[in-house]
Amino acid sequence: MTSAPTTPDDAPKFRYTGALAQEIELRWQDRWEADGTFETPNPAGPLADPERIAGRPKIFVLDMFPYPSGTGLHVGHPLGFIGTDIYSRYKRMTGFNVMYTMGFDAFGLPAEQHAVETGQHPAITTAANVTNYRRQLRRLGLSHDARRSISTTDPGYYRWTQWIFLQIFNSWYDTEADKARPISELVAQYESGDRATADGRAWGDMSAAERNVIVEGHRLAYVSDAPVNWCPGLGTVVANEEVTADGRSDRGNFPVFKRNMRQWMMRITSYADRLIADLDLLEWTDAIKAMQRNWIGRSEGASVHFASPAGPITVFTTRPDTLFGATFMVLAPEHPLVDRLTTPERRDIVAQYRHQAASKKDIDRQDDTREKTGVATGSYAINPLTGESIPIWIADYVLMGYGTGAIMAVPCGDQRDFEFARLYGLPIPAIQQPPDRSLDTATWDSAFIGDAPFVNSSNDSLDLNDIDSVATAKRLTNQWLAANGHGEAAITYKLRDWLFSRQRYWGEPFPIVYDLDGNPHGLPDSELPLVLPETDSFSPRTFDPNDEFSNPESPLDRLEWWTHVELDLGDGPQPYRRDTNVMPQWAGSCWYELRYLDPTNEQQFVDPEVERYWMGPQPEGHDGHEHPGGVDLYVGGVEHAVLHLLYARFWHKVLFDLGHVSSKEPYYRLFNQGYILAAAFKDEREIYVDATEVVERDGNYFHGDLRVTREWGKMGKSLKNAVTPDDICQSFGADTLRLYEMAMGPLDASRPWETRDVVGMYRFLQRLWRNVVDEETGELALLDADATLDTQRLVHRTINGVRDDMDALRFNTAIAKLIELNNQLTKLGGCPRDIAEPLVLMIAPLAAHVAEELWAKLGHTDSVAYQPFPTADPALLVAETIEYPVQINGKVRGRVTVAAGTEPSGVEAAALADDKVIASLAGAAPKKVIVIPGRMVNIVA
RNA sequence: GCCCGAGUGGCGGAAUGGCAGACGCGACGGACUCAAAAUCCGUUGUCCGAAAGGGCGUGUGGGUUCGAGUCCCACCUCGGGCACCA
Repeated sequence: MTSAPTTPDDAPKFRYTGALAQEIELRWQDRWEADGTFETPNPAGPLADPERIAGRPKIFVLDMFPYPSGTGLHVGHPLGFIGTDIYSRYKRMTGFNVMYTMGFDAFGLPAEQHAVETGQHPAITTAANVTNYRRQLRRLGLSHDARRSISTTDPGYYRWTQWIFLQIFNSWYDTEADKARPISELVAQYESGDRATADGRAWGDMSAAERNVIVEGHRLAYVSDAPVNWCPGLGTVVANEEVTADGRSDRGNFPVFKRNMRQWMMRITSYADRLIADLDLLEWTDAIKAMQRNWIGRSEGASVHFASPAGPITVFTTRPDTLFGATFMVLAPEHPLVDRLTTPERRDIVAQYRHQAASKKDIDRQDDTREKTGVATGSYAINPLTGESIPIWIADYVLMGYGTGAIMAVPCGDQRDFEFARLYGLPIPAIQQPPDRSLDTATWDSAFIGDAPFVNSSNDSLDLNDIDSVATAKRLTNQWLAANGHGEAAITYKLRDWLFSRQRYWGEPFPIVYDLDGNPHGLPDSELPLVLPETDSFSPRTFDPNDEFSNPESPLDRLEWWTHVELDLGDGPQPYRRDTNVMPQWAGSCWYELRYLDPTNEQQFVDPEVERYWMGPQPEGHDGHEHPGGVDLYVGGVEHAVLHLLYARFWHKVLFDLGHVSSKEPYYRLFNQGYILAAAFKDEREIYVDATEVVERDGNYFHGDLRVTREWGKMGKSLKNAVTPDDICQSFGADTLRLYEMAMGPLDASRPWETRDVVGMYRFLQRLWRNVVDEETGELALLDADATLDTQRLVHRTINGVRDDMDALRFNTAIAKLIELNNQLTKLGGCPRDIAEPLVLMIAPLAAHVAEELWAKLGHTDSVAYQPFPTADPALLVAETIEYPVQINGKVRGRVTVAAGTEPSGVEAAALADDKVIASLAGAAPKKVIVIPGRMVNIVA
């Protein structure tokens, strides 16, 4: 199915076939490598070449780097890579110094799993996979600077991942300065008394242990008890996605328990507001920005304290203005105060409900239409505004993980509370007078949410009645709450701190040791990199799958020789124990773009001068917007819209606050490429069959004699529909593959792969080749004349259009314009000699190899890579005559051709004089004639 | 449910509010060939018509406009994200 059209034995010797394309491509790839064609100069350091930088603007083009899997690339993977390559090549030809390379995100679970299964060390399989990926990417002709390629698993790389971790560990967030600062400055503030301690005691009066608690409590990377999914059967903590609906592990089907565990956390929540606010600086799509805002989930409201028999219960509400209507309170079943609030006679029913809620939680989560359930605790709280006793219930629609795990229920103003009150016969007093509704809520069929005058909303010191603005009522209520000690304005986020440790082997070891008292200490720089120790047992220790209270033991725990060390951290040699967790796979991808800039620097993670040059704020950004610095174009899949892009922004902001980088944001302009989908076929047993063996007959699909059904999905092994770039390169050449992937549609749209269609781009290159080269001799064969004015005009219109398309990443329409030009040349019987160079230069970013070959045939010895991209002559962009379509009442009825520059009155006269127009008007007098200069004429009859 | 996107020929897709369907695939016809493949030339939205020509056409219904695939309102369908978020 992937084979090229067969080439007959008697075909011209120099026809552009798959075989010739391959020969050309491999030759030029070797040449580029030998000449270092795509090596990008830095302003300083070992890769410096000031001469090649002078006078050239810079641009940093970045792909989301891949995880090098064992199965290699399929044609869906390089869609974005081809796009960035074309853009990079175009930018080089328009005078830019282009940063463009590729690294590998090579730590992670699949390599570890593979190692567990095969016994082969993940370092070995990873190295083999990286080698294979590099080979496949090179075969596509990507113009990477290979010297800058890194793998997150190189000790020379993760040394700096560990260093950045220590920067974060040694920092705290100063909420007044609104930035991270070194923890030593916090200690200095406490020591000098500039900063008061929580209990007002002098720093010097505290014990070392007490001071430690305060310092550890401020670090941006800290150890804490965090709720995790503990899977004793696997011996690891698993992510939410890896837990099935019935609370078992995806892998192995073992029970998973929610419990607290000591874990490394990152205080990303300190940056929540800046992560939202700085989205405004970025050229990202609104969709991605919305996803990030959504994920951070900021809500403004108030904390309100309700007195209860178990002490104050704090709730978070976005509608403090409705507090007069709070007639009951609901706690999450897991809320820690539930035991103390439950009265003896309610004990059994509450226990039963809590048990129920705990066991079926995850399945029912999916079901938002389900009826509300809940039980009363038997206790009452006091509504601080009304002084009334209100019952305290528990219900599973209140979540422990959001806000405070408790809500005040305002049934007239919240739909869930409304339904709950209806169900359990709780009172629903109206506190607003909605338009078109009576105050008798028995007549309501839903809660009322919106602006409307408040009623029944006053006490001795607060009167909201007749206020018709929610915002005003909120403000007044918040003031009252604060003044009376019942609460304060508050902001809540959905974003949680980032759980940063994994009980696994194939990751970056933490550069942390613990002293005998269990206090963590960062390793000094001289101890970095802390190399991942060699071992041949990669699996974490597993436990009885049902032993909920077992404790994780990572593979590193077993390496006694490694975990116990003696170090001098300033007070003489002392025994320490190493941290045995590793970092999550996200860590390495949080800063890789910075290492590309200065990949071999052993003194710093990046030379500040080099960093400023590539990442610093720019005078002008995309489309004339402000450019706050960062990568100029970042291309990758939308699947990283939240986690990677949020974590990387967070790390970058810490580095910015500490003065290590010059840009506030790592990725200025983000472009999400679409996916390549592919047909997958299932037989009657619902089992996928090899897509390459399926044939279509009369709109039905058959695998052998069996009828199969078609569906569309991401390309991959599991759907048995993967097509490899190696096959396509072999059959048609990489240039055809590049063109096909780009011509399929806009880069940001997903589209189905059709091997059948690839031949279209192959034919295009074949015709292009034939227009310039004699297929029999392989010699240059241009028309023996210069282009006519008409052809010149077409060429210059094409130049103009292709430039616009390239700038806007519209490679599909750029290709269409080039095909159109080439088709015109085919009609002429070949390429006029003065058109050949612009033609080859325009095709060069797209079909890089064939362009190099043709460029050489045109007599040039230099690579086409740095030749100036053609510039359109404005004089040739305007035509001598213009054909105007003439519409009558919006329908085209005729055409007139007039000289360019004819005044509208002249165009109108010509239109009204046209035979067809006269016939169509049939004597009717035009009421109005609209002439759009250069466009068209519309006659209103 | 909420938040983003998108609906155009047989298929992938083009179209600063100004000639809908560029370009490619497929299909059909022709050239070359003993024949086929490859290659080349031509036709190809749909309906009526021998043709000239005409009617209808961008998910549905309304609106703005001289003019709407494009802008506005309502709805339908599909894709993505979040979801009992207080």
